[in-house]
Order: sequence, then structure tokens, then C-alpha cells
Amino acid sequence: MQKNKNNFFEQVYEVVRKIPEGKVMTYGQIAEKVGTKDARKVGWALHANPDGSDVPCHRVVNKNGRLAPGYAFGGPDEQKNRLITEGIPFSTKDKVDLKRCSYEI
DNA sequence: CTCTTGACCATGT
DNA sequence: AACATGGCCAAGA
Repeated sequence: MQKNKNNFFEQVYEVVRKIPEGKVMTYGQIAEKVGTKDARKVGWALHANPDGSDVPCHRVVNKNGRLAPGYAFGGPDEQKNRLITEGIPFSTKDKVDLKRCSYEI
């Protein structure tokens, strides 16, 4: 067993990994779930996260339903495309319909 | 240890 | 709606 020096990462990854298909989670929500109030840490954790692994970062959006333009893995188009492919409803062209896909804890 | 940056959030103008 | 500021917290240089 390894020492969870990055327990925060582990928790974030775990939560994000558990997001079902067709649902998205906000940074603030994940932040609370991992026991913090700072959504920034969540965003930082995902950025420091080994993308392409088991963490579907594209299912993680901010509170405004906004994605991460320019800082995502391949661009907002890619993320949007993925979300649509996963079956995520969109409220607008660049925003996710949190009313329909908010995954509650 | 100090300073800067950051995939956020809330409020004010 | 867009821009600016403050807050919180952790990592990188």
C-alpha cells in the first residue's frame, strides 16, 4: 500500500471516476465531496492529473455549466463533442445543461 | 521559506 | 453580459 501523499488527488479522481454517463459534476460539488471548499484545488488537481487515464475530466464543469476553454485536453470543441457523445444535454452551444445532468452527491 | 500561478466562485461596477 | 477584485488553498520555481 502506498502512502497517500496526494490524498486530495485520489479523492478527486475517485469522485470524478464515479460520475455516471450522461451526468456532469461541478468543481464546487467535487470540492465539497472531497472535504474542501475550494473548487480551485479541484481544477488544479485535474490539471495535474494524468489525463487520458481513468478520470473523465470532460464530465467536470464549473458551476456556470461552462467548460474549460483553452485549458482542456484538446479544446472546448473536443470536450463538447465528448459530452454530446456521452449523452450530456446542452443548454447552450458552450454550456452544459446542469439542470438535467447535475449529478448530486 | 517567499512569490507567482491556477481547469474556481462570489460580488461589485 | 463583460470586466475587475478578493478569497481560499496547494504546487512549482
